[in-house]
Amino acid sequence: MSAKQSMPVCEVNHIDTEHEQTILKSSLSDNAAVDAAELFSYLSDSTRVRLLSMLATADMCVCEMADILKMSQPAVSHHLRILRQCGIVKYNKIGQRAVYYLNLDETGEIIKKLLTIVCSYEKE
Amino acid sequence: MSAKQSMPVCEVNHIDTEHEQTILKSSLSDNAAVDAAELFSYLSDSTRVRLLSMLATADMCVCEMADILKMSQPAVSHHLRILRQCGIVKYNKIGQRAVYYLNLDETGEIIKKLLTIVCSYEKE
DNA sequence: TTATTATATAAGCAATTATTCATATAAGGA
DNA sequence: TCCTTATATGAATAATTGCTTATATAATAA
Repeated sequence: MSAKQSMPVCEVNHIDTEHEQTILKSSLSDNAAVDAAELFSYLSDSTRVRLLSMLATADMCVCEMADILKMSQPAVSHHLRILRQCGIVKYNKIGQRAVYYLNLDETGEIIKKLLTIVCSYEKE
Repeated sequence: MSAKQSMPVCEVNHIDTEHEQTILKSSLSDNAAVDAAELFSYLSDSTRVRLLSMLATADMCVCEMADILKMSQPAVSHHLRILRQCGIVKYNKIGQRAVYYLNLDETGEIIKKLLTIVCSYEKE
């Protein structure tokens, strides 16, 4: 919140190349923005938020999650796959069931990343 | 991380109504999950992340943002509208230009909400 | 006044994402 | 063995989202 420039820049021919370079350097790179957006997209669906919220309470198998959310089993499986692919959840096969649980190592990492991104808006 | 139950529940006829009620009570409501997902969806697009990152560095008009991101003016305007509707950004009309800036009051609120959601996975 | 610039917005299209339905696999039970 | 249950996954469809093109508005300059 310190050296923030509030001066608009379209003054001369609406492009000040030097100023734009400064902005580019002090803001997130394209790649970093894509990574950040991807991270947020895991949580941008209410079904996935509820699944994570439920798994924060108890480990559960797919049929119970489908039953609680009143959704079809394949729909729940698809969301779980997204959460599995980014490592937020894992499961143990117990008999016929897949008992899902929060991968606390990975959720810790992701929460750290989220905090880093979110807090980068506060500094500067 | 304390009273977390790791016992699966499909034991009897794969539905234990009482246990499901317990899960429902201790996890996010449907409405809260929709709100949380909506919050995350604002940040689930890399263009919006970059716009916010740029606005954290300097206030800017639309044409400069479009120029830096090498995107069309309407595309940038559309993203800014989403960020405007949820209150993360605002703008001042200065002559012909709309000079956008981070609405620090609202970003502060949103960051608080995000932290509350994210941290709710840690407690319990 | 007319022309130009900066912006917003609406309509249409493309791309992505969520959901359903159908099917495949794997574990248990009869 | 065959049947049932729990799950994953693929294909098709539905819904959502992002971008383009075209147009409208408002401010300014000529």
